[in-house]
Amino acid sequence: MGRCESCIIRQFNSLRAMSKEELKKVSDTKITKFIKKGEAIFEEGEKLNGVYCVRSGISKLSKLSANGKDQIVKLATQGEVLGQRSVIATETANLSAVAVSDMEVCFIPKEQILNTLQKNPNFAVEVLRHMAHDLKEADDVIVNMSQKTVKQRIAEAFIYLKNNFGEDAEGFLNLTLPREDIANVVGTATESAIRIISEFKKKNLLKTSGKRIGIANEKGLQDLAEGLK
Amino acid sequence: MGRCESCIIRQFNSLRAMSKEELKKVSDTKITKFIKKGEAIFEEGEKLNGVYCVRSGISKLSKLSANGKDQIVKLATQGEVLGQRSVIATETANLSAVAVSDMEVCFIPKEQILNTLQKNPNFAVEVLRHMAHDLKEADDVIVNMSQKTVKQRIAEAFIYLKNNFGEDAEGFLNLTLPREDIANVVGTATESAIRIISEFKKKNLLKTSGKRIGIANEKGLQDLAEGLK
DNA sequence: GCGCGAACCTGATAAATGTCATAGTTTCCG
DNA sequence: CGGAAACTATGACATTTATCAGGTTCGCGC
Repeated sequence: MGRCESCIIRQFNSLRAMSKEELKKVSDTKITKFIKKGEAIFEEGEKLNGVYCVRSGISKLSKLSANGKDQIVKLATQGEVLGQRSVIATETANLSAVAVSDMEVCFIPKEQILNTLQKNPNFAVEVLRHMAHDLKEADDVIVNMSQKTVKQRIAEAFIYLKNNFGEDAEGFLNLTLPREDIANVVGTATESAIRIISEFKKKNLLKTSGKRIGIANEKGLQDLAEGLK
Repeated sequence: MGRCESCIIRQFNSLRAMSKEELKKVSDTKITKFIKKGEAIFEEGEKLNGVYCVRSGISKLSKLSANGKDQIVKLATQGEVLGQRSVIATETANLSAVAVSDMEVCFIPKEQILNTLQKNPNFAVEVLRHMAHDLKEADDVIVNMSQKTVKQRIAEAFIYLKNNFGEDAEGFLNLTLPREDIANVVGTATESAIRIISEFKKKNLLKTSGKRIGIANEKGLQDLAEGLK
């Protein structure tokens, strides 16, 4: 079994969800693509002919707002599937997927997905379960966005980055996003993000070394994110 | 298969295709519950034993934030299903469901739902499709919340209320939410919502009569919501 | 190393929004 | 009817955040 299949399986968390035959088919039709940092996998409004499994690297999923700013809705990493929502709902892509690091993805045609959904209830239920989880996360983001201050959201973002992408031996985040991207994750102006990050450095909540950013005081950040001050 | 299940299935198949008579027939079930305005159907954190179909009335789905404010994530009306996300993901409820008008709902045990999902691929795919759509809407809300001003979001909210719940012969909204609920939909302070609604009245974008609110200039509101000023 | 563009940083200021206080209005119920 | 409770309204002020306008530093190709 290739990595592409394990990607699907990991995502949907069920070895039994797809039959051997189905997996074979996926394996036969897969196409591997390399995407350079900064390049798009697909753009908002595009019609998708399939989904993309992330084999390596990280992608930002974002949407352009009327005022010309990108809002980053999600960061996807190894093992996640991009475009499934649009394929399932048979709608054009609602978000753009752009690589924030060099990536390797594999493509699975939508016919394959839709076909398996129809024929394999276990697979459908696993996908459904996964989407239900995504929906909960989205609801949580809505609450955070509307009820927390920018400072709280930035603190939260760094904790998210640590938990999801990890840190190196020296305690710096594996994924260092430019300030502009951080601003777009929390939905604020780049200057505001920079100002708050500087403030966090002064308060020894964060540390930097060149471009790298690390968490210096996780509990402090956590308390701040939760409004305990 | 009982009437309740077909209610669910039809709901996902084609909301628009359902006539009022169909809806009534479909939600005509033995396990009916009446909920008075202000009462909760379920609360955040509660373990759900099934889902609730809305037979009549309107419910707000909201989540309490750390600072003690409710964020209303969605308003659900006749024909919609509450609690499906939690039941499918087998998690406790992420949101509270509270009636904003007197309601009648029918209850369907989770075993029936999970069972049907396993046995009926079409049902699973339809539920999946519906959830994919909800997820898109949630992403859109995230972008709106973080990129639009309070004024824009309030303008948008009134257009949403008109489109989803309609207006009476005199042009007043069928669903008149208290200012506090409106504030909680757009994620702002009640006073701010009141101030902006007053401003809209002065600009003849909205009209009021007693407690009722109506849209006086839809295009004006729409332009404002989209930032065209 | 040099230069140049991109990223980062900072200050001044304006605009948006929240908070607190207080008063007017409507609704509801006995 | 009358009065309490809930809702609506508005002013004054504090705080947060955006915007504009300049700087500085960093990384990288030459």
